[in-house]
Amino acid sequence: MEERGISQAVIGRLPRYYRYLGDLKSEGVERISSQELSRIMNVTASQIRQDFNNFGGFGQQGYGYNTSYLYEEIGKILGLNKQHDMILIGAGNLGQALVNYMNLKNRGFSFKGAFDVNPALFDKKIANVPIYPMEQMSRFISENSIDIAVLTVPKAAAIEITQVLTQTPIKAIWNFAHVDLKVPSRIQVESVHLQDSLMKLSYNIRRHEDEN
Amino acid sequence: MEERGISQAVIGRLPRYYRYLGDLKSEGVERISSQELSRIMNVTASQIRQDFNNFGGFGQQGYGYNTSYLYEEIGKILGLNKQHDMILIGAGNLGQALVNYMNLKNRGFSFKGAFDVNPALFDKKIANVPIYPMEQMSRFISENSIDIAVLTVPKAAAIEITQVLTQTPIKAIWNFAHVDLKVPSRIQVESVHLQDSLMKLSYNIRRHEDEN
DNA sequence: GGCGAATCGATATAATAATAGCTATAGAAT
DNA sequence: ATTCTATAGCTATTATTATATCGATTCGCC
Repeated sequence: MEERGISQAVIGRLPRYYRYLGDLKSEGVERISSQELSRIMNVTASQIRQDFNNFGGFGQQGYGYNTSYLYEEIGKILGLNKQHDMILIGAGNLGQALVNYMNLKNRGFSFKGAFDVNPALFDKKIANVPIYPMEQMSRFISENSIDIAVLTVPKAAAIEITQVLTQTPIKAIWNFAHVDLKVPSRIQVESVHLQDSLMKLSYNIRRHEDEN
Repeated sequence: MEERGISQAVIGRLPRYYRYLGDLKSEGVERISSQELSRIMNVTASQIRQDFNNFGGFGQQGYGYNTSYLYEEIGKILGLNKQHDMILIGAGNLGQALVNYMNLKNRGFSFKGAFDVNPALFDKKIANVPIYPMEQMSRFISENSIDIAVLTVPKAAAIEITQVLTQTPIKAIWNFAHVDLKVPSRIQVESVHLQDSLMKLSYNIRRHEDEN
């Protein structure tokens, strides 16, 4: 499995493939051709074959792809066969929603603790996840081998906390703050900029209206 | 302002420019060159100039860009000078978080109502936004000139509700369900696939670990 | 077992996007 | 007023990404 120089464009499509293959699998579909998949997903068959080929051939000429096998292999590429322990930083509305959402749905990803500055929260739990004072965060990460920090705090706090996180063995930050984080290259960052997303939608609304 | 054939790659960068320009503006920076902005944002100056040029020239040779003016113009391109009335569909954890979040931060986007199938919610409010039975959704959209429907329901419900939405004068769907929606081209869709985002993060963690 | 249809993987081509380079212009300095 | 520097806008080039084509291989059928 050779993985040098695979573009983020390809990576960005893998979860979608994974989702469709999961659906096909649960529908009992055992094999699928790039052409058939292209029809379902509304992309070109060429792109599908080339995307998969980036990671080595998962199919067979004349046959297609085995749905289960392909599903599992993409899962491995995405690191979904490994357990990811997470903490929530910022136990506000959005943070609480994420804990509820993830601990329900995703077996591989699980929240081990939440952290906040508000003392009123310290005795409470979110979906069985305890809330601790922010000061205990660094030690908790080290002692519990936390991989991913989920940042749902305001912009200014996000920048400060990221500074602290870079001193810990955290591997990645899933960032919901409306800011670009600066981190050393050993820490992976994936940002969900909700406002940016909504602005794109707003653009497309205006654009469509102006066309007519 | 000529806007045919502008790629989504460019559109996707506009909110980020907007964010940085807003920051510069509040720092009191009155003018900015593409070179200086490129340094701050960590992109090439060429790309910045070409991105802005897609919408007509906003700068002046020898001077640069006027921060406020550029900020306003990008805001207009993104349709942020217009009011957007929204409804929430699915008043669960994530939905409630979004209502709280948006009604706090974004003046131009405001929730006018929420809809759910759970009767226990019908008397309650989320940040002053009333919750109604799902059956009243279509009529509410028409009567209140709602532009955007924010979908925070499970996958199966999302598909069904989208069918209903296509019969209404809704302009756009901000979709948080883990599914690709099929809509007529007059309806804009922007999806926030949280699971996909987390999978990309997971990929990059594994990738980084395997490199060493 | 052999033949034809199906289909991948690989390569070639085309399309798109990003970057670099050039020219004209504005402002500052003197 | 003149010259110099900075800088946008535009054009050319390069790099990246997506698509089409083709040869090799497998399966299903007779």
